[in-house]
Parts: sequence; structure tokens; C-alpha cells
Amino acid sequence: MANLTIRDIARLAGVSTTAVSFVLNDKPGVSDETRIRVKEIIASTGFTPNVHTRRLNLGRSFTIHVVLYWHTHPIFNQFALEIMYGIFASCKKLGYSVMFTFIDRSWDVTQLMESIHSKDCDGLILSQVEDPSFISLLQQESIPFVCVDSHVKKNSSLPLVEVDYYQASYDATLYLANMGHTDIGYIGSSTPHELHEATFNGYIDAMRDKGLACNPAWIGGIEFSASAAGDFFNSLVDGRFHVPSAFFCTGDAFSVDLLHAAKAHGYNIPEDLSIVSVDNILVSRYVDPPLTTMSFDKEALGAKAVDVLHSMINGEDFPMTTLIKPVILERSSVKKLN
Amino acid sequence: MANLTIRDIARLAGVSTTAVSFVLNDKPGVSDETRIRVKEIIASTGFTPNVHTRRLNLGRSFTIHVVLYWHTHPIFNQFALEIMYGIFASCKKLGYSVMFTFIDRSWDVTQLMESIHSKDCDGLILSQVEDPSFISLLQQESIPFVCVDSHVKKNSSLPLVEVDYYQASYDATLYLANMGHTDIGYIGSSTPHELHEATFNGYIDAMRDKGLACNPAWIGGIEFSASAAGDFFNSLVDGRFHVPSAFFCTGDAFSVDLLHAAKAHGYNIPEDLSIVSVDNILVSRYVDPPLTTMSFDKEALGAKAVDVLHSMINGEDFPMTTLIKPVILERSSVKKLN
DNA sequence: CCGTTTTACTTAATCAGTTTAGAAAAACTG
DNA sequence: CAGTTTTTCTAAACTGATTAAGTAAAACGG
Repeated sequence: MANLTIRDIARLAGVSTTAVSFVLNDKPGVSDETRIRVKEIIASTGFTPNVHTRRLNLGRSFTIHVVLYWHTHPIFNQFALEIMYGIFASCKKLGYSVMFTFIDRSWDVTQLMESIHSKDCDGLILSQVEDPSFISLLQQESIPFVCVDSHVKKNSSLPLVEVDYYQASYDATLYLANMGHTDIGYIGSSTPHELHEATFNGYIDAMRDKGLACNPAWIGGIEFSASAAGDFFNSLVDGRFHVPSAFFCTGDAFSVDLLHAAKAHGYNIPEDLSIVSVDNILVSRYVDPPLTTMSFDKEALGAKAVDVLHSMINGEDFPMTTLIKPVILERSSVKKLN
Repeated sequence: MANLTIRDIARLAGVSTTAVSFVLNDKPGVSDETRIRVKEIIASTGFTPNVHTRRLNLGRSFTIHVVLYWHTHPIFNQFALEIMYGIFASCKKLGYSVMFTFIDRSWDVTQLMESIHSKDCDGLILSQVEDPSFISLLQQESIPFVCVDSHVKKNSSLPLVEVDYYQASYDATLYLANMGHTDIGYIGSSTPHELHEATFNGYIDAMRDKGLACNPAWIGGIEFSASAAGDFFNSLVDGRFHVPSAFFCTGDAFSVDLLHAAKAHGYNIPEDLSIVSVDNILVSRYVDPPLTTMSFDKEALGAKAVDVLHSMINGEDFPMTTLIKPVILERSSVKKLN
């Protein structure tokens, strides 16, 4: 019951601790007879080897540390839990424990770095973490890590697992065009990140491939806030600009806000304005009308990140960029024209 | 840079490892002069003591293990992340690391129990975990744990941190009554748990205190699913029962479903039907109309759980039940009568 | 049957710290 | 100034496992 050690098992079985260790780790050097006897004693006593000793000996913690960016507005934290579930599921299979840390804007790197230096994990998964100084610290000290769903600049040496936003953007725009829309606007984050540029390019490329013109007035480069999309729409209407028949938004959080603003202006959705976005956050299913969106497997984001990290930790080859493909999920925010 | 040990620091400072250990742990037995010199060397080398050795020596892991129930439907996983954030914030202050495990219905206890037996944590926080066999195992082995947001049966020896659902239910019903409603229905989980009974009692008590009659046809004891509330409403309408002017639902997830069903039947909300519930999940803000709900501090649930667990671990006194009080958050799903 | 290899098992070192017990030096005490 | 106490410091034991090195017995080969 209470605090057994490998020595107790050894004594009960009449063997050395080495023999017990061999049995525990399925190593050769023990006769079948002894092996069975030791196993029986382990089973009957319920002995489980102390994990800290094991970690100390092996110089590995068998733990993955998940660092999550905590957004002030809950709508931006939407799929962190699903990513964590995917991480956990994959870690469970591979025998890793999972620990986590939240960080936010006003965050001090030292406590986390100390924890890493103390060897508390074999590697890290950074979810939506963009802090370049932290990332370069990890790189300098060659600590294995993977960025997941992180809007960081892709540099050749940054392992990423993320949604294929170019594809999402391209497919969504194509979808709107195929539904008969020709006046298609774009609302997305304007911070100069490669990811945002890729997303924008998806829109541009789809418009070009369909022979449609992009009206600069319909392109909303906005900041990452819960009201920016609505503000953009308001400025469009207030400025008496012609409003396009459809908008592609780079995230459901933007769509939800756009929907709200448009309805406030008396627009009926989708009769007067069609909306497509990306993410399929839970909210998008429950707004009125439910949003058509590019959906993807959020758990896979986490699971893939673990797989990549596992390869890094073991010194195996790994893909520098892993893309999760989104697919269109048709609901009721798009009107078919003609 | 690479893998320093306490011996390296000792050598560099010209002292024993014992002295370095004393400095690291702010213990007496070292002169100020030596202490400063050792600290400088530690700072300049960036040495951080190995966490596993520390845990092995002290027989404690300084880690809290969060076990989360994973619901199939995402709407029921809504505030797990916020609870985790609260847990993390409190753990950070107290110097704990945090690890996590998800479990679901088809779940095998052995792997988790092994992990606990291997001393990977000092205590557990169970979020929405109800498995009685698991809980009694923990009790038998006197492993410190706290249930948070768990609809478990209160028995005298179960440490709980949860929302004051009785109060929520009472206040919400009172609110509807004060808005002029007399025909108030109830929709909540019917599984025979004390918590559900408490919630139901809150409704009953408020109705009685207001001198209002409870119509059995308006009381929906439903199961925990994403469509049960709508099903109940449909059966009410299809059975040509008189529909009350207002419903109290024990969770926003039920309200959202009820709202959907009522609108499908041509009811305008709140003109034809008022709805109040509890939880303030993100979705409830974005449905049309936004839901009036009893809101509470989700992060506090997690933070309080850590505080209670910390006291248990240290053998201090702790409150067996900690209640988080919800307050009404008025939005647009309730009509004021007269 | 004797020398070699294999098998089964153990002793002792090791991981990186903490802690006990004790020694030497310094600081009081009367 | 001798005796006691306090301070400063260290050697060695200890945490609970793994693993390298070594030994004795059994199996094998010619």
C-alpha cells in the first residue's frame, strides 16, 4: 500500500534490484521463472516505480510542455481546448505526460525559461505564441519546440503545424464565386505576417482565376479585435460606399462581428449579404443565420504537433511545415445568386 | 550553457555542494560573503537545479494534475479552458506545475492510476469528473483531490468547488417573477444527483416564495444532451399543452437549444417566450436574441480549487464546499410584462 | 572431459540534488 | 584566558531507480 520501492520488491522476490529493474523494463537477463515471480509480486503489491527517479536516471522527463496564449476576449480562445485534447490524445499514445502554461501580453519569460532549464519537459508546443524573443531563446538553446496555430513568421528553421489558410481563403472565395457572386470583399488581419499575406493571396488568386475584379474599398485590413470587422463594415456603409454582395472573412470571430454589424444596418443575411469565413468555432453554428465556414480538424492540429515534436526529440526527420486542410461546411450564410 | 550541475557551481565557487544547496534554498549556514559569491556564479552561468532530483529528494512533485471530462458535444466543454486558466494562475503563484489528462465515457482508469502511483503529482483537480469508482479509489488511498464543477453526489467527505446552483436557480426564477411572469417553466437535467435536486429546489422555493403555482407539464426533466431541451419544447407544443411565458433552464446549452426549437415553431423571443439560464457560455452572447443568464467567474472555480487542494496537500484546514455565486447578466431574452 | 560461450544474477557506481552528522574556526562568556 | 556556544563549512549518506562491470553456474563444442 504505502510507498513501496524497488528494494521491497527485490526483497520479497529474493532477487536483486537489478533483476526487478530488468523485469520492469522488459530487458533480458532474467529467467522466465524469476520474471514471472517478480511480476506476480509487482501485481499483487501494486508497486509502480517512482517517476522522478526514472526521469533523473534517464535524463528525460517524458513530458511535453504546452504554452498557450491567453486572449483577453474569449472568442479568440475558442479552439485552444480542442488543440489540447488533440495534444493529450497523441501524448497518451506515445507515453508523454502533458503540462501547460498560459501566457499573455504582460508576460515575463524568466519563470518559464527557468522551468525549461530545470529539465521539466523534453519539448514544447507553442499555441498561438508569437513572442520572437522567446522563440529565438529556444532556438539558441536548441530546445525542441513546435508552433501550432501560431501566426509567426515562417522562417526556414521554424517547425510549424497550422491550418492551410491559403487554401481556405482560395476555396472560400471560389465557393462564393461559384455561388454567383462577383462583388466579393475581404476582411482579415492586417499585421504584416506571412500567414496573413498567404491568406490574402488565396483570395487574390481565386479572384484572378475567376476573372473577378478586386475593389480596394472592399478589402478590410483590420486589427485583431472583437469589433474591428464591424467597424470596417460601418465605415463602408457610413461612407456610402457600394457594399459587395459577399464577404470572405479570415476567421469566424470576424464574421460573427460583421454579421452583427450588418444586421444592425438592416441587412438581411444571406439575402442582402453573404458571408463565408474560416475556423468553425462553436459560436458560428449558433448565430442567426448559422455561418458557412471553412472547417478543419482542430484536434489534428494538436496531435500533429505532438508527432512532429516527438520526431524532433528523438532526433528523427520531421516536416518543417505541416498543414491541416480545411473543407467547406455549408450552413446558411450564403445566398446562391441567379 | 550545457547541463551544469550543483557540483560545477560548487567547484567554481570553491565550496561544497552542501553550501550551494543552502544558497539555492535560502537556508542558514552560509556566510553572507559566500552566499553572494555563489549567487553571482549561479546568475552568470544560468544554472537551474534539476527539477527531478529535487522532486525525488523531497518526495513531492510540486505538480497538480487536472483531470477533465471531455464531452462529445463541444457546447458542454465550454468553460473547461477558463477553469484551466484559473487553475494555472493560482498554481503559478503557489509554485506548482500543472499537468492534465482528459477522460471520457470509454475510459480506462488504470493508466491514470499508475501515473498517480508513480508520484507524478501532489494532488488532483477533477473537472466535471463523476466516476464514483475512481473517486473512491482516490479516497481509499488518501490522495488529495478536489472536484470542481462536478455534478457528483455531495457526501460529507468530498471536497467540492462549484457554482451555487441553488442560488442561481432561485435568483433566476425570482428575476422572471419580478419581470411579471407567473407561468414559469423549468428545464434541467433529471439524473438523480444532489446538485440537480438543489437546482430544482431553487426554482421550487422561488415559485413558492412568490406564491406562484408550478405546472408539472412545464417541468422538463431532461437528459444531458444537446437536443433534449428542444425535444421537450417540441413535445409540449405538439401535445397542445399551454406553453408558459417563461422558462428557466439550468444551463445555457439547454437555453440555446430551447431558443432554436421555439423559433422553429414561430415563437418570437422574448415577445412570446422569455428565457433565463445559467453559465454565460460564449455562445449565449451571440445567439439571437442574446441570452439573459446567471453569470459567474469561471476562472475563480479553478483558482479556488487550487487553493483548497493546496491546503489539503499541506495538511491544513480547508472548506469542504466552496460555492461561487452567480449574478444576473441582463441581455435580451426576457420580456417585461405589463 | 576441458575450454569456451551463454545465461542468470549481483555488486557497486551513477543520476543530481538534499540532509545529517560532525569538524574546524570564530565569537561569546565569566 | 579557558570553556562554551555559535557560525561556517564539508564529507558522506540518502532519495529510488538504471546500468556497467563482474561472477558463478549452466550449456555447448570439439
